[in-house]
Amino acid sequence: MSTTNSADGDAAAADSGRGRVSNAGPVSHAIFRVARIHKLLAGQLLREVGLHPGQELLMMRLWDEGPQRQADLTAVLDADAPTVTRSVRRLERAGFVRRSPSPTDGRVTIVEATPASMGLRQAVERIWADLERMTVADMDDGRQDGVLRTLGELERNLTASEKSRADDR
Amino acid sequence: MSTTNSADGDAAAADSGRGRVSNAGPVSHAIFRVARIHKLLAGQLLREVGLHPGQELLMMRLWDEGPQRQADLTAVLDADAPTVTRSVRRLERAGFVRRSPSPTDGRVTIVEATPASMGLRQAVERIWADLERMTVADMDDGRQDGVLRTLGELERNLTASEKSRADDR
DNA sequence: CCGAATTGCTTGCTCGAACAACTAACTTCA
DNA sequence: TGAAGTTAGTTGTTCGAGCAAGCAATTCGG
Repeated sequence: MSTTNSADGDAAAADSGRGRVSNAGPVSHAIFRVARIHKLLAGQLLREVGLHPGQELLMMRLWDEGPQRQADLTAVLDADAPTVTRSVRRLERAGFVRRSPSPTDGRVTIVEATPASMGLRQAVERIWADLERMTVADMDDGRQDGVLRTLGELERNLTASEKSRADDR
Repeated sequence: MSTTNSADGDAAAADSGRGRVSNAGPVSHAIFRVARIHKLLAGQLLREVGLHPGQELLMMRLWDEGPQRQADLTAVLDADAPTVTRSVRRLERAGFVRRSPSPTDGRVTIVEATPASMGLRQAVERIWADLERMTVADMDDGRQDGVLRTLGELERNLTASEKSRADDR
């Protein structure tokens, strides 16, 4: 909403001193940059507890929901199966996760957080809160809501396109 | 089946049909998801011309600005030096780019788009236009402006946090 | 002028992520 | 029951991206 005024000339509102590659796909480009720096920041914060960006989502899910099938993790994280396989293996190697075969279905592996990982939980939750605070900074609740709506709209647009492409195939 | 299957009818799928991991850091999470699908879509489109997401930015810069130092590419793409090194090497191997040492400064390599790459230019520009269209879908100009402003704000917030962290060090 | 930063680029390592292809373990159904 | 199909998980490969080192050319300061 706001001013619907596009005459601000300086369309590159995000002139945070970063370079711009022409002005091709302004929104796409902005998504690109926001995503990159967001992930970078998450990575910097998570590194302090020995996790890599992405792994924290998996751990949080395990902490919240308890032991579950790897396929559930794949679905809920909306990740590729191979990504989850390897991520879980690394977390296992790091001692944060334990895997066991399902007694009822020979195909599935059950993944669960180890007691050792519990010490991380508080730290990771603090990090996520910090990251969120840095992301929204001084936006008030209404603004945050608007941002969420905007991101949701982008996601819906992209999902629709991706889906129609997939159907083509 | 049945047995201890995780409650299948869970309400997790609530929102956009995608999984949600609790509601930790809603905005962060939304950024995460938008970024992922955006990159996925870009990758699907670019794959048709033999590029990987990220490489197109480099090529577009070369097409727009002509031969330039690798360090300039690094700065303008806001990428890591190693990333650019390897990306340029792959593009060189693919025949889209040529490298030559600077005659005036023994440290620098000049990168330029090859004539062969020119055939890609139209295709890549079409792809970016398509991607942008898919991203914004049916938003009117005012809305797009608002989205850009929002993303710019997020980027500024994140950049500020990242910067202050860097200063700490 | 010469030793000390700085700059430009590269290699080594790790990780998330995507696609492809494959195995093993269920399900379905004719 | 048994062949066909589906589901779960794995490995192989490629790529962007990050950090850490390291090397060589150039610039800076005493």
